Amino acid sequence: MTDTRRARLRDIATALGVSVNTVSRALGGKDSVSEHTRERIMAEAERIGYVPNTHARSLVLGSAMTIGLVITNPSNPFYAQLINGIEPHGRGRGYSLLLMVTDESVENERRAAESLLRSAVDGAIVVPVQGETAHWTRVQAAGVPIVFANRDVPDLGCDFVGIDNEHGAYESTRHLIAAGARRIQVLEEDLPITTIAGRIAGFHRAMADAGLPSSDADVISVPTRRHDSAILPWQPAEAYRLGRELVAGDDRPDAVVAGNDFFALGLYRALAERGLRAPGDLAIVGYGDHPYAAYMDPPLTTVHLPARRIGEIAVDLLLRRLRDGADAAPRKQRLTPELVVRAST
Amino acid sequence: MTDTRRARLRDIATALGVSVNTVSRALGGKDSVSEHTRERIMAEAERIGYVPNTHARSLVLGSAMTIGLVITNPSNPFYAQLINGIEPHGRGRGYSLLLMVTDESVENERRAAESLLRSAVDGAIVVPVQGETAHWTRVQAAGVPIVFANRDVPDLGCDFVGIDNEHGAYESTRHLIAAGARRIQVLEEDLPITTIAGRIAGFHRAMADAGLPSSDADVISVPTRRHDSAILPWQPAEAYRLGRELVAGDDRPDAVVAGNDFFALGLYRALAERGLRAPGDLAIVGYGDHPYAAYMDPPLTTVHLPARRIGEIAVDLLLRRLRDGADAAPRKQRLTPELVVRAST
DNA sequence: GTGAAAGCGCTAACAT
DNA sequence: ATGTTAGCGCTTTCAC
Repeated sequence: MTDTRRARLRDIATALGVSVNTVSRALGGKDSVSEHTRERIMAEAERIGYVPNTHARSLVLGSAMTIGLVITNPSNPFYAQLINGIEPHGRGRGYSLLLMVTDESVENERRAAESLLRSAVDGAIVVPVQGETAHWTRVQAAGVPIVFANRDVPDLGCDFVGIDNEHGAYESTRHLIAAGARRIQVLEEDLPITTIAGRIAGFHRAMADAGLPSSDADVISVPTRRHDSAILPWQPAEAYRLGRELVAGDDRPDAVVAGNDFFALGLYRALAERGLRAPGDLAIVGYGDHPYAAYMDPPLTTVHLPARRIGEIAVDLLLRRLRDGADAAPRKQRLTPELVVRAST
Repeated sequence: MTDTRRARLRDIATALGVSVNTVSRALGGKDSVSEHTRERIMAEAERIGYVPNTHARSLVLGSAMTIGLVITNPSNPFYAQLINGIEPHGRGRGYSLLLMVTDESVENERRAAESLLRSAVDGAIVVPVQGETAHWTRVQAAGVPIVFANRDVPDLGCDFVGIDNEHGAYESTRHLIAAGARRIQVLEEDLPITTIAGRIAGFHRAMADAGLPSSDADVISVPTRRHDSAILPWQPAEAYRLGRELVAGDDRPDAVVAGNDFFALGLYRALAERGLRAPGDLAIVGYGDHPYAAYMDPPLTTVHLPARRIGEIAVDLLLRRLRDGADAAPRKQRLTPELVVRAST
């Protein structure tokens, strides 16, 4: 295989005896080219399979038509769906996607931020690890707009699109209370992020509104053991372990609000092992509405998250920011998730 | 926020009264710079937050240190895991990742191929849609090496890494036969791809080896209704619909080999609705070993796929190809998947 | 050890 | 309608 050198404008120009500039204008659709020349150029470009070089273009134009996407873990179905929202939407508008995975590590995130700068992306959509954000300030200072997705970093004044998690957990809890639950516990990942904080707040508010007591002790932290293996998909395993204790104890709650559907799955198993079953022995609400949730036994009541839509909105926010400049006020958008009632409650 | 212009080599050079060239050499770690100058340059670079511009670099060096990843659907957990294998492995070697989603559409794939060329990636890892491949020939001809992942395009003489699906289905089927099954059916997506062809071949071979009859009629095609919505995650819905018929019919088979774990989930539901249950009424083997498989009720016997490892190998193959050039013989690697026996058989 | 000059592929400004 | 020139930010000769 002869490593044919990439075709350049110059190849077309010399072949046709015109200047590089004319070729550029013809291909760029500028009007100051005669029909005849344009046709010849188009034909030759087609013949030799010419494709413009983004890097050269980017250098001149100051835009690479690329957006960076920084996410924590593509194996989390929510983020996979987020990609599914972002990629086609961005592509439809002419943007390529540079993907970086942080795996909840600030160190990785710092590197990702620098990589964004190296690659001179037009802008970035970021699911921040949270905890340290100096590198994002630097990215912003370099004139690269950031849209935070799912998790916000309020101090930076960036655009944001995510879920109203407080509402989601509030509705879940209210639903459980309406179904007769009095003692409710919450299972959440052990991550210091705004999404979880929101859900916990929603839970407490719903309890308070119903005149029911609730305390920090009702919120159980599920270790996700990231140290085992960098970027495992979510596992029901830890929730199962915790669920066993929770189910075995003397003071089993009436219901559990799980931070995601995987945790709910672990609970199902813990229940089944003792011959128990949702919702009779323990009502369970999930979070995320994973494709399998409707097919669990019993089908899981859970909160549906418009992940795709969030991805699309993130792109829209970013492109709008690119048009409007950094001085326009940041837009914060929080979509309302919907409780899907099935048979586990 | 003042849209601070990006720092360039020149900014450092003028600030320090040296030439751009010297700065470049200092930062590039070349030795023809005095310790003193180097230190001053480093300090200033740090101070103004200098980050080199990949596009300029790529133009002169001929490499953007970027690899393209073309996949069909990140919501398929197998591909999500593939990303999890590729991204950190590539990043560790200094490569950025440009992601393109084709959603099983040849048209999208053609565009992705062109985009790869525009972006002048060093190479690409591709899960091909299969069916039309002229655009890949063009990419290859432009000197961009391709590694096919999971699905091969044998004619192109590219490197390949995937699964020995024939073996996976063979073992599944053999396992079912050993457990007493005589009439076995296969459920597969309605896609004309090599992975499915491999599994079907493995099934037939296992049946033949056991002296059992099997025909095309035993392979049921599950429509995935991609037209409904572009890039939905996999759904158990269709398999459930088909499963209902399969379970209701007079001649229910003894066992089913499902093409993926989602189909198995749909079957579970179809069974449960009639008060039936695996494995007693119908033995079921899944494919993929999704994180939830072990937590289904009963836990699903399924074939574990080393998706992460495939991603890492794909990167290795690509980098090796980048070193060795296009003339070295293509390497084809097929990993052996492992049957995980649980309670559904 | 350092600088000046050239050029990667492209587009924009300014001729003609 | 077309060509010439300049320059995007960087690295690589080649002088000194």
